[in-house]
Amino acid sequence: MLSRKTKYGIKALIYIAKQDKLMPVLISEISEKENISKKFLETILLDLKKIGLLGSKKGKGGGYYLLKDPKDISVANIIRFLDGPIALLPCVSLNFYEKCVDCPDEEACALNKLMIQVRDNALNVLENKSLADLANF
Amino acid sequence: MLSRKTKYGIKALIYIAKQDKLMPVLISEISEKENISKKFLETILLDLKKIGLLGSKKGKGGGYYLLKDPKDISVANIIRFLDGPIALLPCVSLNFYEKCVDCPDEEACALNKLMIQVRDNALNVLENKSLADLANF
DNA sequence: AAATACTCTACTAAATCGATAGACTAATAG
DNA sequence: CTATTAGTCTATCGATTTAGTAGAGTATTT
Repeated sequence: MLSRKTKYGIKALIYIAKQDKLMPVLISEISEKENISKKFLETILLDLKKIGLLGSKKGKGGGYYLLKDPKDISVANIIRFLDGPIALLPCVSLNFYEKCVDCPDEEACALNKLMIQVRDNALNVLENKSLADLANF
Repeated sequence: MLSRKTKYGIKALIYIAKQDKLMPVLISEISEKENISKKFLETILLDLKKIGLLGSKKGKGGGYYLLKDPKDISVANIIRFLDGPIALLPCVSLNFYEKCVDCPDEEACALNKLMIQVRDNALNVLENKSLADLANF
C-alpha cells in the first residue's frame, strides 16, 4: 500500500497542476480542499520542493508552483520519491535494487521471475501516466 | 514491498510443494535450505497453519505438509493472508476495502481509477500463478 | 522414558507512520 | 520601516509494525 504521505503528495500535485492561473497555490488552500492536515502537508510539499518538482514563494501572493511541465512528471516517479520502490521485492527493483540476503541465486529464484512480471505490469501503468493526465481527468 | 515474513512464507510453501514424498517437512530443514531464521519461520508456518494451508505433525517423523493441492493455492492469496492488501490504496482493495478518509467521491477521484488499473494488472499475474507453477519452475 | 519436533507466551530493539508544536525567516503592502 | 502573510526549520510524539529471540510446554514416536 502507498503511505498517506504519498497519496497526499500526489493529490497536492494534481491540485496544483489543475490551476490554470500562474499564481502560486497556498498550502492552506490545498489542505482545505483536499482534506489533508495542513502541518503534515507542509512537510510533504517541502519534500517535493527538495526533489525539484515544486518551487515556492514566501509572503503575500506566495505558495507552491510546479517547476516542470505536468506532462513530464510520471506518477511512477512521484511514488518513487515519496514512497520508495514500486517493486514488491528489493531484488527486483530498478531504482532501489538490493540483493535478497537469503537468496543465493536470483536466476534460479521463481519468486524473482514472478515479481519482475508484477513490477513490469505496474510500471506499464504508472510510468505512462503523467500528472497532466490526472489533472485533466 | 512485501514483508520478509511474506517472502519467507511463500518460499517455505514452495519448498514444501516441491517435496514429492508424502513425508512432512521439518522447520529446521526449510530454515537451513532457504536461509531463514528458524524461530522466525516457526511463527510464519504457524500462521500458514491457522489459515488452513498447512497441517502439522509433532514428534519424530513430524513436520509441516500442504493441506491443499498446490494448483489451488494462488500467490495472490498467500500474499493477502500474510501481508494484507495487494492494492496500493484501501479504496481500491477487493478484499480489504476501506473508504479513504480524505476522499468524498471515489467516482470523481483520478487516483482511484489509476490504482484500479494497477491492481488489476498485479492481480492478473498473482491470481493466475499457483504454488504448483512456482514449485515446478 | 527418552528423544523428537511442533506450540505457545512473552518480550524486544529498531524503524516507520502520521502527525503536531512552535519558533523563525523571507517577501510584500502600505 | 513595520505589519502581515506564508513558507521553513527543528524537534518531538504516540502508535504500530517489523523482524526477530528466549524459553517453557505439549504431543508423538520409538
